[in-house]
Amino acid sequence: MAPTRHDVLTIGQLAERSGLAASALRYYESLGLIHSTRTAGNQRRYPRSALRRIAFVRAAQQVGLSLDEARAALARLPEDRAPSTRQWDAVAAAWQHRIDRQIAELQLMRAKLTGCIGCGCLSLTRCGLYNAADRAGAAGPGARYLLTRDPDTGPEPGPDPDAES
Amino acid sequence: MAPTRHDVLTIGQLAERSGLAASALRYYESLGLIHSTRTAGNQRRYPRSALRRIAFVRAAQQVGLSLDEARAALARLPEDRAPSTRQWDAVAAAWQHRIDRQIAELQLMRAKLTGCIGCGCLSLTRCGLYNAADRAGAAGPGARYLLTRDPDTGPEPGPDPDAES
DNA sequence: CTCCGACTTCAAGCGCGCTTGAAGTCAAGC
DNA sequence: GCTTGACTTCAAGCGCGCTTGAAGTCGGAG
Repeated sequence: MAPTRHDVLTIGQLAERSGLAASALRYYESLGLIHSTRTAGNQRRYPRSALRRIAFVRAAQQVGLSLDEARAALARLPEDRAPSTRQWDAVAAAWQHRIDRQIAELQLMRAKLTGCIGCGCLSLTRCGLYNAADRAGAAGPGARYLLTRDPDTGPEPGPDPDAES
Repeated sequence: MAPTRHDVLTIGQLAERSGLAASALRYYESLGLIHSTRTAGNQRRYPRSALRRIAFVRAAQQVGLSLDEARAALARLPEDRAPSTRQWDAVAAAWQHRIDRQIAELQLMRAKLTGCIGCGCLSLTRCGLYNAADRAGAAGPGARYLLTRDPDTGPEPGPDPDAES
């Protein structure tokens, strides 16, 4: 097994083991997410740690980070070794907050859906779903969904702005 | 208030009330998400029900649907009236399943992160996070994360494939 | 030696969800 | 009448995360 050393990987091997296309790996490398050395013939050779970095990036994506954010997070971990418990703690804690927020948002959405089953309306001024999609998002975070009469609605001349066609 | 009837909206009014840019509304209309009539001067006039449809679309996006999927879902609801409880039930039930799956995935991710805090490793063969990002996703849904030795690892010659640099 | 497949670079393209810009029209106020 | 601003269409552009294609090189087998 002379030249096929198992401590470095060709891009093809890395692609197979990571489940990513070779083109994606080159793209990741161009973004600085992973790094390689070159052979005499200019071919990439990846350290096995690239697998860990890729795993990290994919996990980051699942948490909702962009590749650029992943790169930033990755920069705070050691290049070629597994992170220490301390280092990992910091990252994991940040991610957990993200995940918790995402879960909370989904649960809120779920609750609003359930409410809408009850009212069956998507009513302009009363329905949580409506207001969520309307301007609540643009107005920043926080639980202001309930009973948020939107500003435009105030000076409305008609009897009930909710009385649609 | 002669020509400014409040039962139809100009694109500017709809933009302001929906929080979307006028260009986005034209885009939505080009996709068939909303519909308008035209004035004698070829300007769009939207029924108030467009607001509900937009709300629906934005909610659909939050649930993770593409605009095309939103259009498909929207096609199953009445064009100009609020949906009946039955109709809304069907949609809401489908969305709830989606949301529940998303929540479950996030919670799984969260659990794996917590596990990694314990092990601090991102170990190649043992770490759930690693395997999650590795091939578990490509292998379809289901809880196969734990103890999934990946196939490539089997015939490995070295002592421990996890022993990186 | 040839052959072949895996590799190289670089530019361009794609899909999604829009935005931007150019060039023109409409409609209300003065 | 003129000005102004909101509207119109159409094509092109953008940001992200890649993929595809062309044209060329490397490297191991026969």
